[in-house]
Formats: sequence, structure tokens, C-alpha cells
Amino acid sequence: MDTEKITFDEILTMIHGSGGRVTVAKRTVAEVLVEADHHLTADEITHAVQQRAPDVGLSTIYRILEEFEGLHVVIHAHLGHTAAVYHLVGAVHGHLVCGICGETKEIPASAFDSLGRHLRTAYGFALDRHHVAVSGTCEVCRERDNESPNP
Amino acid sequence: MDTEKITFDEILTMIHGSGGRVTVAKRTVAEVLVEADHHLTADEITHAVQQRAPDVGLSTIYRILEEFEGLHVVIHAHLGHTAAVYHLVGAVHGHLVCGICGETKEIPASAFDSLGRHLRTAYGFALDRHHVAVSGTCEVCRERDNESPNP
DNA sequence: TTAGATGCAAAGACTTTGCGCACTT
DNA sequence: AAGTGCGCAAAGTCTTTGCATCTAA
Repeated sequence: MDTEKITFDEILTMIHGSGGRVTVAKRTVAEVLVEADHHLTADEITHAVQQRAPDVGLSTIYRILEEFEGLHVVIHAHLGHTAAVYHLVGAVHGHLVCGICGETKEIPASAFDSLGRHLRTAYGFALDRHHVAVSGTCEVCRERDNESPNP
Repeated sequence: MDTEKITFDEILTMIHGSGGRVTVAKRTVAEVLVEADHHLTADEITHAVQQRAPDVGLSTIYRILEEFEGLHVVIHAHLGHTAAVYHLVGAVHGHLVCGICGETKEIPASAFDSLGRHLRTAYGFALDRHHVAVSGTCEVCRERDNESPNP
């Protein structure tokens, strides 16, 4: 199974293993990502990191996230019109993005198993289970629309 | 069925119906979208429009695309790290985006029918059949990776 | 020691907005 | 004639890059 979240120590090991240096900034970014239970924007990560290491700048965060993506530790996705969101590989598998309220709901990868098999068989396309985001209308907004068809 | 592409005349009718004015710029954008057989960025639409109406500016294109989205004539999606792509409602139903080569393949909405039913039943989430994009690895890149595991 | 990592600031890419004139209705 | 829509240019947001300095190994 690949459903377990990667750990802090594993991230440090991967940094080392690729020849990179383990710095305060990288350690803090790793901490924030491991502790987060949902996806974060680069800005949110920066603020969280700066509460522990105030001197870390935004550009460093972007560089670290880029390095982590290269190590397959982090994935990012563009969910809406706004900034990209980042999360650990294995932590989250699918996003349902509501086009009305903008809320995102995280669901297990298994929801996409059947689709993945179909896309592979029909199109030779290997679905990325770590990075699926689909848009539509969430339950709350659907009910609200049913109640008041004419605003 | 909602699989038929919206027509040029239908777009003009919808503009009228909403109280908007039919201008040269809007007509040309509609033409370009109807003739396009794939999704386009705002920049690509601008260039195509300017070949027929050279004075139309980029900001006008964005304003028109925004109006068209409000009329549910156009959908846009963020497929990769780059600019958003726009296409007519009904013209394209699903995008398979390759994370390696960046190519996008368009597939019929029916591929997502089963997923849509599941998301609705399990999460109350109504999948937008006109705006599905999933990432993964395309057939070509998968084969290339199999041939040369060590670049 | 020394090559990689960082902070700051500036640049870049994409998109939105303000304003006065032009064009549709 | 009235008011929406437009072009131009400037501003805004998110992300990347250059360079001198600092630091992990």
C-alpha cells in the first residue's frame, strides 16, 4: 500500500540521499508539511515556517518545495483560480473542488481505482493517484441551489 | 444528450438574451472558439482574434471570456503550471494531462460516468462533466521510461 | 574549506482594473 | 441618444531568478 504518509525522518534521509544539505529551512518546511493534515499554499507554508524560523523567505520556500517535488516527497496541484497547493506524497489522494464555494474535500484514492483501470485499458494512460483533482458542485451548494432557484 | 458543441449562433443568442451587446470582438472570439478543435490559452485566442480584428486587446479577451463563462458558454481549466485554457461547453469533456511531456489528450465524458455516480453516492458531490482534468503519465512516456530506466 | 543554500530585491508571467473614447442598440 | 464595451496602460498576484553572503558537510 502507498497510503501511508511519509515521515519527517524519511524526508531528511531523502534529502541526504540525493546529495542535498539538511538546513534549518528545509527541516522546518518538512515539519510543517508532516504536521499539516491538509494541503497548503506556498504562502501558508511560509507563515507557518516563519513562526519557527522567522528569517526564512518566500523564495526559499519555493526553492525547497521545488526540491521536494524533485525528490517525490511533495506534490502540488492547481485547484482553482488561486495559488497552487502543496502536500506530502501519500498524505492525500483525491480532491473534490466545488466550483461554487471553492471548498475542497479530500477523499481516499480508492475512489479513483475504477477510473484508473479504465483510463489505462482504454487510453494507456497511467492515472497519478497522488494528484487527482476534479471539479463539480459540493453537497452544501447543491442543496442551497435547490432551495433558492431564483436568488 | 449534452455532447454536442454549442454553435456560433447560439452564443450570439445567449449574449443577447443576457442583455449584453454583440460586438466585433465578441463575435470574433466566438468564431475562434467554435472553429477550434481543442482548448486554447487566452494568449492563443488573442492572436487568433487579432488576425481578423487586429485592434482587439488582451484585456478585452479576458473580459469576454469572463462574460462567456458567466453565460456557461465557455469553461476554463488550469491544466499545468502554465496559463489557463479555455474551450466551449460541450466541446470537450475530459482531459488526460501527462505530467512528463505535458501533452493533453481529450476523451469523451462517458469515461467519467462511473466515477461521477460514485462521487455523487458516496460524497454528494456532483462531478462537472465539462471540466474534468486528471494527471498521470501518457502511453508514449510510459513506454519510453520502460525502455530507458537509466537516462 | 567549499560548494550548495539562503535572503533580499528585482524581474517575469499571467490576469485584473481604471479611465476616457467608441460603438451597439 | 444612452450606456455598454473597448483599448491602453498601470496595477495586482503568484512565482522565479540574480547575486552577495552564509553555512552544512
